[in-house]
Amino acid sequence: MSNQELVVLGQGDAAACCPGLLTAPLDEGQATELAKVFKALGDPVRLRLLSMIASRAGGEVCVCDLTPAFDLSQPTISHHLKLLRQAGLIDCERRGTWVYYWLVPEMTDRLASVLSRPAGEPLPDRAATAGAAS
Amino acid sequence: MSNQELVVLGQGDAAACCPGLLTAPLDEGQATELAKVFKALGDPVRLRLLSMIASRAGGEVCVCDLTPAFDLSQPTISHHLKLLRQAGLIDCERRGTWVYYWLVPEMTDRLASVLSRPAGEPLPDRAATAGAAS
DNA sequence: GAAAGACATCGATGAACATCAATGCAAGCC
DNA sequence: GGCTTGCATTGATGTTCATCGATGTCTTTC
Repeated sequence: MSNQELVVLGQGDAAACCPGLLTAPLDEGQATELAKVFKALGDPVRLRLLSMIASRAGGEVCVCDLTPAFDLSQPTISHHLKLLRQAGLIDCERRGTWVYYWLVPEMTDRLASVLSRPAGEPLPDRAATAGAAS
Repeated sequence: MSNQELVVLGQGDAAACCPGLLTAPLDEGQATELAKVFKALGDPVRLRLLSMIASRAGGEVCVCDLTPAFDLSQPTISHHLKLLRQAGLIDCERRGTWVYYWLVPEMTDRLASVLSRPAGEPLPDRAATAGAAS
């Protein structure tokens, strides 16, 4: 049930392959893989689902707790959960009657690091002019 | 030319409003605003554009340097740049014949922090079972 | 094993999106 | 003024996506 995720995590060389969006131009392959994950985040329903799953105390959530929180049909929620899972952002397991989802923190960690810039960036003094451009 | 960006940055209370995706459930409004930015990142061409702009030494790039790097028409590149700008990820200015784009680091910083979890998270010991769920 | 509940998958549909050719607009040059 | 170059906008088109109802699969219970 959990074997159709993206390989973006890279299983070992994850940190080595992509030092970040902001330091060096992405090649086409990296961009394609990353875009799939960001696209999964590019929907308000999926963002809320991910947020509900990630912030859950026990670390996992039953689908039966997620579905009623939205004004959407059960198949639609199921569809969004599938996309999040295919993006490698969450994973799930069936236990008896219910299916439980949890966050894959390695993926969100990776995204966060990809969006981070190396601490003391020069930052070409744009702050003075950016806001004032009428 | 730079006054149609999203208001996600919040102009002061940015850090205060959204402690992160992963700590508390997003409300609908927050999710909608955030999703717009992530959606802008959900395309390989836009990711490469952003990466090329962000990693540029001088801090800004002429459109004339971006367009030839892709196998796409000039209007298409212009369209993608517009979406990135509307998401608040980049900004631009015309100087004479050319238009220059630069990164808005506050936005990528914000995304990175939204995806980060508070250092010492419990992390319900999933590592042992996640990979083995056939 | 029949019935019921929880989720996933399928097929259809309307909306959103990526792309392009054509055109518009601004700036520099003759 | 007219011409050229750099970039944005417009309108059209094929594709992808979000959503739903119907249906299938798995599990528990009787």
